[in-house]
Amino acid sequence: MTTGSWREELIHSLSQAHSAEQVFAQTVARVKALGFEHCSYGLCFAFPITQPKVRILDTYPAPWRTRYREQGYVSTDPTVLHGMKSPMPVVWEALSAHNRRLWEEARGHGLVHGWSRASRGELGVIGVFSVCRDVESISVKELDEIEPHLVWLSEHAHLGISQRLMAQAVPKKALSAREIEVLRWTADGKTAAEIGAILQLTERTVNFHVGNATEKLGVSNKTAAVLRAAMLGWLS
Amino acid sequence: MTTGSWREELIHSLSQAHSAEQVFAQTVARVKALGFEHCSYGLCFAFPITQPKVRILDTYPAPWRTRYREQGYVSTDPTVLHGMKSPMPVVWEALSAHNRRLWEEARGHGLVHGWSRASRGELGVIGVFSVCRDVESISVKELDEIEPHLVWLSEHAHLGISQRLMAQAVPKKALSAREIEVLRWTADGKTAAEIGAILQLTERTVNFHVGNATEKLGVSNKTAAVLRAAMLGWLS
DNA sequence: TGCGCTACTGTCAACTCTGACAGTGTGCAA
DNA sequence: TTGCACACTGTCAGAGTTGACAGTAGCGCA
Repeated sequence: MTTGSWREELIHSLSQAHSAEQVFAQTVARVKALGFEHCSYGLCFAFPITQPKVRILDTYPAPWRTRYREQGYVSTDPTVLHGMKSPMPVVWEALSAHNRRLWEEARGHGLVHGWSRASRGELGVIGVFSVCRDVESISVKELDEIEPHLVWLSEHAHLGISQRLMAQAVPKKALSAREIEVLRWTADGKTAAEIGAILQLTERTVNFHVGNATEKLGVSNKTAAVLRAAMLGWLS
Repeated sequence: MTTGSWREELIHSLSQAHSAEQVFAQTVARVKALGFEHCSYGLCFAFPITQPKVRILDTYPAPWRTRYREQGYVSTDPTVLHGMKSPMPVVWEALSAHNRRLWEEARGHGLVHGWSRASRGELGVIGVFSVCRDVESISVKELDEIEPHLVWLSEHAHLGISQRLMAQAVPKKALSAREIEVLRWTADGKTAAEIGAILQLTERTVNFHVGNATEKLGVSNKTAAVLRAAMLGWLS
């Protein structure tokens, strides 16, 4: 690739990456070119709902990384909390009022001036992308220049990383067209008998399809099946 | 606002907008500054699942707009289909192989060289943002310069417009902490009896909370309630 | 042609949810 | 202190789901 286009080169190298770590490494290189020392990408995976899983990739100093994990900071980190609510970018300064202790500690590790943004994907996945540096705060003028690039980058990093990490969570078998149709009506709160009337099927047959879908999705009942299928984007 | 920052000015004017149309108008101004004649934003709203609603805002010539609606092009439009699958930007040329008839007709109305990108939000909302122009194709070099800006803009337009259009779809009453807790376990496929054991409640009480949540969410049963709550982001 | 996948239907028992009745107690805010 | 929202429990009938049995039929592919 010698197109001279940073975009095409980056897209190409991201698509070539075999692992999430490789995607992250490519991302880090670009982050440095944009003027930041550190970068992190935290992925919050919604299933199971009652026990969401978290995976973090970052370039932070090891002591901070350990501290962050051991203290369970992920559940009180203002950048994460903001990201759960909104996909809008934030400069860390704007969040400094929340959880001062965490900010002070981070500062002690050279994580001072930062910027974060969350992306949403399928399966209720949320990825929080952050960049930061020690000296020189992020000016409005600088944001004018680089924020669009950071947003672009965060989207690409998110897609590249989340797809690779989520691959295992996608059911092996796809749902049949009929199963999807039945689940769609089920998602709207229709009973098997009602769906039977709509689709000209026996109530029995509707339940049969729901049962098969439930099994394929690896869940224990209709409710979980509909949610899973919807989160996978299989009902739209 | 006389900060001289295009970003702050735009964010400010978007936040001041009272209606989705005003947000769109602000967006169009920025699109023109980035070198495009036309702009469109199509919002696909997932509820009810079996009858998704579509709302389109655009600057296209009226004849094309009418044609598009009457022919139901929204369900075959390659930019929309791409957007349903991926949040990655596309240049229209890359999609020219699909649905040639639509592209030819669009060309006849001056919609020739375009770029699209989809954003996802809560409630299964997908917003497809497109910009286009008549003459001068979009070069790789131009994309290097403006694509990040277009991505940034599409995200902001999406948030501003979708929030305003969706406001009515958000239930009036919030769920109580207990209701959310019960729904979360339900989402993982647990039965009322199991949840009772987990939360130290009677099966009866679990069903009571589910019933109240179902009513607040304006749906007809547990399955629809869980899906709705999850799509609203109320379970995470 | 046979295999596998999908769609479809049947019965039946056990389990689960829904919605109606009715009631207690707590805490907060006007 | 009155009222309201919330959490909680009870019974009961009827509606709905789940999972096991068992079976027919069509389609595409090797």
